[in-house]
Amino acid sequence: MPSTKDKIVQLADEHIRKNGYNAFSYADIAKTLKIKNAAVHYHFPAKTDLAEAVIHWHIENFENFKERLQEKDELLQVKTFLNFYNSIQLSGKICAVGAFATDWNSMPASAQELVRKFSELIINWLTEVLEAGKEKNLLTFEAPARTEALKIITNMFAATQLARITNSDDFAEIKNAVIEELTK
Amino acid sequence: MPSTKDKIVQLADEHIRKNGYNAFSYADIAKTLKIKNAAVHYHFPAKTDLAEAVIHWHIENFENFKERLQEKDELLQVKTFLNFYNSIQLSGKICAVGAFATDWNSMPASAQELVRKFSELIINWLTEVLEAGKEKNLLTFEAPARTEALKIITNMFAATQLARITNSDDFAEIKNAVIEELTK
DNA sequence: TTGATTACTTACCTATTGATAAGTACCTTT
DNA sequence: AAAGGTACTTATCAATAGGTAAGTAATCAA
Repeated sequence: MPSTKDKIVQLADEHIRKNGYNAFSYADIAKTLKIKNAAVHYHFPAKTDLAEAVIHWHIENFENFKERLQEKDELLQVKTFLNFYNSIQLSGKICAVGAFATDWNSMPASAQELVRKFSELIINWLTEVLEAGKEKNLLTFEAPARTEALKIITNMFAATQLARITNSDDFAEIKNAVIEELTK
Repeated sequence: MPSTKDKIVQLADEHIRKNGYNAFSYADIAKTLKIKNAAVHYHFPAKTDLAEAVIHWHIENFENFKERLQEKDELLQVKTFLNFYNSIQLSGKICAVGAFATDWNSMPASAQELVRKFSELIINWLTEVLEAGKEKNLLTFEAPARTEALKIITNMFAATQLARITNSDDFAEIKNAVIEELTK
């Protein structure tokens, strides 16, 4: 079973992606875990330390995600990537990058650097997948691969946010259109 | 010159789109305007009243935007729309919808309803412009007009957020790709 | 000229925020 | 058995949050 420290990171991540970085407090986490406020500070002295741990967790998670998909063909890789965002949307969360982007100016440089690293990780991965997929004639697109990656990523980022608001099947609509365009 | 009330709304909008809804306080606004905290409460009793005023302002603004563009051809309308987001990005802000989406769960239903109305306003407008543009052979795209509108809007929403992080010319890249795709 | 209305200020309040210092109970290691 | 580390709790704090009640100065309408 997970350590208290891990549970704190998990809970913080959920809070950040459901309510935003500035909308959650140590008290929220302490209450849920039935520990005291100071216990959370024991593991993460400052709130930004907790934020950094959350981003670290996302980076590790994405590295695993990459590795797991390594052997699959590029179309499946992209589809899995899109499905990942689909599950984010279904759980009422938004993408971590989007959550931190909104609260960007209340984050210290060290945390910003990590978010930047995480974003580049995603962008670079998708760029490479698209490039390889095009070479094998599995995927079609006309813009440079990085630009195409940016388009798809921004589609997913904002779609999870928009889905919260419009409350319709806009997300699925966007997702399907992305796949259709890449395979036409 | 603008009334204190208008100035408060303007400042709140800037704060919300630069730092997020939960990251600004009445004290911030009072300090900048050199009035007292209670004076802000006089105009907007609760923080959500201020949030609602901000969204109202955006709705009115967009209605004016629509009207001003009414006579222009559809390609120019879309280009102006994209340039609008370009200026948002340049000023270090993000789209209002994105800002409120992140803090969605800390907003009362009345404010959520307004954000929803604002979002639909944008989506419906762009859908109609795309449809008309296609009919006149000014614009090309394959998905249904609303889906294409959603794709472009999510591109713009998230691009302003991503631009904050990657700090590169990703925004311009995305914007140009959108136009190129619509005109090829 | 009085009375109301508008746009504030002064003065306060309670709750919560992120944070710290000091203590405690329980393992380990030596 | 002693010493040290780990994972907490207890107790406390200053700062800030959003918010209110009561007062005031200026304008305006009857």
